[in-house]
Amino acid sequence: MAFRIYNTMSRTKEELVPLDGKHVRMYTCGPTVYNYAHIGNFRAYMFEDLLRRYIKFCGFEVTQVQNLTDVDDKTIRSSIEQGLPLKTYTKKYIEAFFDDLAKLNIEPAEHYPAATDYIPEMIRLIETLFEKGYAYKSDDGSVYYSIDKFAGYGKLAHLDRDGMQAGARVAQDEYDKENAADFALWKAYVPEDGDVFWDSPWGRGRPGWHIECSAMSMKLLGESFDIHTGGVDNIFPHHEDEIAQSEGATGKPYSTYWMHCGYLVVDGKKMSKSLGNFYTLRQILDMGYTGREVRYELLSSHYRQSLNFAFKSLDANRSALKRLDEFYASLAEIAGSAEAGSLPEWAADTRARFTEAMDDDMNISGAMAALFDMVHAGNKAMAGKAPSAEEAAAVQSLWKELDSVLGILTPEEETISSEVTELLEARATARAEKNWAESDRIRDALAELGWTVKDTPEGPKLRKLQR
RNA sequence: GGUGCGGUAGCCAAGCGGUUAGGCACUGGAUUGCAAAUCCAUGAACAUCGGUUCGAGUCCGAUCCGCACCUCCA
Repeated sequence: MAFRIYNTMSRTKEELVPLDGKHVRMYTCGPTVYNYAHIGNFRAYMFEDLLRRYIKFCGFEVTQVQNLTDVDDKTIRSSIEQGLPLKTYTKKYIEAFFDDLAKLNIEPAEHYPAATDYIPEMIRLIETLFEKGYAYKSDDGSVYYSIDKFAGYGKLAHLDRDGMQAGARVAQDEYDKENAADFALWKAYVPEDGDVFWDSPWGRGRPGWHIECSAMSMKLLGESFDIHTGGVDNIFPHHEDEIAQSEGATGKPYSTYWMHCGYLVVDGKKMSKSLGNFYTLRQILDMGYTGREVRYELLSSHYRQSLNFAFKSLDANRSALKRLDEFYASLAEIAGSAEAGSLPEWAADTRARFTEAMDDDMNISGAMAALFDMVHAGNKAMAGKAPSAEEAAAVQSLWKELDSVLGILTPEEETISSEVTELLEARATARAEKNWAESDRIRDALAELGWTVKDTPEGPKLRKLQR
């Protein structure tokens, strides 16, 4: 009955109880807009989309914030390489990001703050951290956070500070930090930054990465809010550092729940350009796959599981979606414009099974099984004694309700051209004359145009071919 | 070294103490002019070795294998 989610902080499933009654406030780490996002990124955004949709399905109101990191090493470096002002450079990728979200049928968040629009808030937050003794300035003008001052440091990642081994990626020459693990709140200006800098009480520079999320989340959602999400790789250091900054500054709990999705891997390996297994969404769409098929792929594995991306799966998804579309089309034919009545027996427990699975930390596999079981039972029913129009309409409305969570059940719009209609009529004539050769030729011609025709006892029916 | 996540039928993927998960693919049949769709039928599984239990993919222990993270990657 209650929605239970896995909280990385406690490492257990907990019931979602918002701080503010029926209103859930969530912060979802967004993209760094220096390039087109890859499908691994979208795995995270898909998980967040499913989460917000299901929260709404449960009857909560949602306010979601997703940040756009438009200033960091990569955006600065690439914009300078291309001789473009930072804002001009990032604008292109911000627009591409929104296009991609739309392709995947991801619902827009309520707020998309860009880091460069919140510099004053970040500076104020750093000032507070100075006042409370968490921040210190180094010789080069950068400002760091002293993790030794924050007792709770490591509570999210469950890192034992003594066990933290200096990894290969820790620059050995950062001698001006008090502790090698301290992280930058403000980075002093260096010539490589070009004209990207802001004035601050500590001199010219730019914000560190982590401070952006602390400042923007608390500005838009309040000092304490409900859910904070990201990929597992964000647990440490990013989210750990956000907690240190935010709770250090306010003395209040930051986010109640922390949710992290697993990695998307390709061929069992983390995507990387050097392995040649790196794909942007656009590349995949250019290969002829639809956003809907990709959505299905990203959706249909449990979010905390690592997801092995394979084109073979996309092909399988096409068949599965076709089955769903086929069912829904049959349903629509029976329903006509009837008012929804009561559900037929074969659909009666679907919603409960779906909800029960989703309530359990979004067990999407169980939810999909409930859906497919209904499709099977419904097909069986329709093959025999058909449901009434009112019953079919009731299933339609259930279908739409489930799709408010899944976002994959509504087929793309089909408009039939006059050319197709004429071919269909010509074929009907040929069939009446038992001219099978001509009939088959026309069927092939229709396939060329992207339509498959099925001969049923009620006459020929058209279905849009995928791709 | 530390911290996580995994290894389930041809492929993907739930279940985590006791009656068929589900999807894709495959096989036989019904239906069809042939198809398509659909239905019916059929098969196939829990990495290895021990242990607990009336009963274990499901709990415990050991082993093997894979992946990821350990300072700015979702």
